[in-house]
Amino acid sequence: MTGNRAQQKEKTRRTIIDAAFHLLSQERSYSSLSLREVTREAGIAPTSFYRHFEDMEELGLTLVDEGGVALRQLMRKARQRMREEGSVISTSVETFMEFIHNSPHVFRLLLRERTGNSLAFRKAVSRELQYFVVELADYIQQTQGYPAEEAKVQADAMVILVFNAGAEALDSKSAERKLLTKKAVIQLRYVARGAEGYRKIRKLYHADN
Amino acid sequence: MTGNRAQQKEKTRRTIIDAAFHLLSQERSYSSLSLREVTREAGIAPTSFYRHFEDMEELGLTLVDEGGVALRQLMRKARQRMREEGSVISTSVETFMEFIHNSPHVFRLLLRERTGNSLAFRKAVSRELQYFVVELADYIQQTQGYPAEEAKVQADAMVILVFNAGAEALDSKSAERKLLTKKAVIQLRYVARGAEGYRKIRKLYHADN
DNA sequence: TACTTAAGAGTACAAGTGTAAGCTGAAATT
DNA sequence: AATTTCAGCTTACACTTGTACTCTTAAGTA
Repeated sequence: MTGNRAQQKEKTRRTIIDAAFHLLSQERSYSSLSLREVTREAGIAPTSFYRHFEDMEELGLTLVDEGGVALRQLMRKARQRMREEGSVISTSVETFMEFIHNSPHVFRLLLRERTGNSLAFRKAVSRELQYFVVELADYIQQTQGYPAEEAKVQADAMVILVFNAGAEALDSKSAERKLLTKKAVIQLRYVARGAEGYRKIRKLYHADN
Repeated sequence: MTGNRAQQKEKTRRTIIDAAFHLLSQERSYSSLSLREVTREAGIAPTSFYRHFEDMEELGLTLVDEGGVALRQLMRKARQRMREEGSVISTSVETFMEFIHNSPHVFRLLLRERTGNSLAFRKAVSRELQYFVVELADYIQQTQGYPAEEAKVQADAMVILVFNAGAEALDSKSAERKLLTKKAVIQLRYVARGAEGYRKIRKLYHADN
């Protein structure tokens, strides 16, 4: 049967990816994984790894990509909820916190590699975060009518604050997570309201446009 | 001569610490350093390492401590400048950015280990950052008269934003660094003004206190 | 001066690493 | 049916790693 072989190969590839994800934990970052460990976990011979990836870096970037996809799916979900429930900030933060709770490996990967050794990794994660920033900036620009530049700065601050709250929430229990969520919501409101304040001032000075 | 031996030992200890700092770079995080690498760089035998530190973790925590000291010195400098120049936010951010520019290893160490593998490291860095948060919260509380809780949330947001701006600035050229400084300053102003907005609302509702 | 202490070096070893080279057998192609 | 392709395996090698053990030698002590 044609394609049977390719199918099997794809399956093994998935096994490797899943094995790598599975090995990530509180005390194991991706950069601390060895090729042999991953293949051991995947149940294949060390040298077979090379049939699927050039090296560990390539596998790692694949993981980051997959993490990014998961994150963007999440964003879609948040948008949907926003339409249903109204409150933009709190639904966004809550959705994000749920994600971290449900897929800690994925978030941890992005979190660690964002400031990790490899430039390629840092760039990849930074790119994923930029998706958020741009999308949020668009939203702010359209619904609140901010100029693009201002909306971007505002969105950037918000994404950083949520991401950091997520990082803190990673290793904490449900009660503490709720507190962190609350804190993040307040912080985002500060940013939103602060930006608004500056917009009003500007309007006062340039009342003609 | 009494104390000569201890003196020599201290000197070697310093050599080890300096060697470790020296090995940190864009592509080498502390957790990726081996004991042998450090001793090689320090010019001592691998096994001599144990005369000074229990293991690599102990050395690492020492580095984090030293980084913290440097950071607190910086804070003192910022306070001094604030008195001279007035503008709290922009002087703070600028001082911080100068620090990152002048001691990138130290900042990189804190940045990476903040989200690293070792819980001990994460806690140590988090503690260093809390010094900033608490001190800044005190300042806000005293000069602007916010309640402690609110000042803390505000300070927390500000420290996160500055720290993240620093992270971005680490690998960037002077021109880009200026832009990042500007962005961070705006973001902090958003937070400050946003917090103020909420305080006014609260006062409106609880006009009796 | 004789004795003790301890920093630092040297040797050695088991355990892990990445990856080159070559083999096997089933799937795909001719 | 004969041939080619290629995913996965085995073996092998040259390294690096942390650290236990032992020795040396100069400083400190009695």
